[in-house]
Amino acid sequence: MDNQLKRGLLDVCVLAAIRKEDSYGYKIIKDLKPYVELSESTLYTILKRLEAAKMLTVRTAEHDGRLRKYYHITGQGLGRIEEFKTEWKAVISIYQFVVKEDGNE
Amino acid sequence: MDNQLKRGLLDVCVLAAIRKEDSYGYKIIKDLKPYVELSESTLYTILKRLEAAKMLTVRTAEHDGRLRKYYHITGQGLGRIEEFKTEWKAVISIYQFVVKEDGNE
DNA sequence: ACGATATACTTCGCGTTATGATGTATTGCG
DNA sequence: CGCAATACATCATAACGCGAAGTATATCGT
Repeated sequence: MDNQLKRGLLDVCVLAAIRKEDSYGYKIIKDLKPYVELSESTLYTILKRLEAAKMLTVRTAEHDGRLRKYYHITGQGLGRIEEFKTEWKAVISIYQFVVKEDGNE
Repeated sequence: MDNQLKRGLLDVCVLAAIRKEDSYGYKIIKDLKPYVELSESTLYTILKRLEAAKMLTVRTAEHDGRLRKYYHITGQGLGRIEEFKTEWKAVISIYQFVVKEDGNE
């Protein structure tokens, strides 16, 4: 998938991945894999960004003697998803502009 | 509209804007305005990029004593639009992942 | 006649972002 | 014991959108 198309989708994908229940880095990557691939460096960058924006909170917990950082979505995070749904209407209208009248759809 | 969401959309929007007939900078911005706003600096950057990628060709012509650069889409440019349509299927599946099961759609 | 606005294109620098490379550390399997 | 998987972190890089500023001409109102 095109590199650029991902942008604007990734943040909201990560939020969606932790929406139902708290999750952690490695699991998020695996859960998102069917939809979108992202590297570890990309994910941890996104998580930091979302944390700074208060869209999620972090909690460190031990699991099998290993530390895990569990991420929990906040109200603002949920709000971001709602906002995304609104923006999506504009995206659809752009899509329709691009595919219309091209003579071979 | 979110800055990041535009990426991956803008290139293909510009190609779509010159698809039916050759166009020039100012007109492209006006034609795209109902769908997506972009500044002149953004557009001319994109046009240069698309030209370098051979997705369009440029021709300078005089109009009312002023110079205009007319952009013409190439086969590769049209191919990019087709590619975009394919990528769109992945985008839709991402969108559905994001909006599903959020308890308040 | 003159200033404002629209047309038209260009360049520079900045901030945001995705990613590969690299590193650290533990668990579990063959 | 070695190797893959789990788990998180940092750094440098390149791409990209955009505001700001500049240049130049046409048009329109007063």
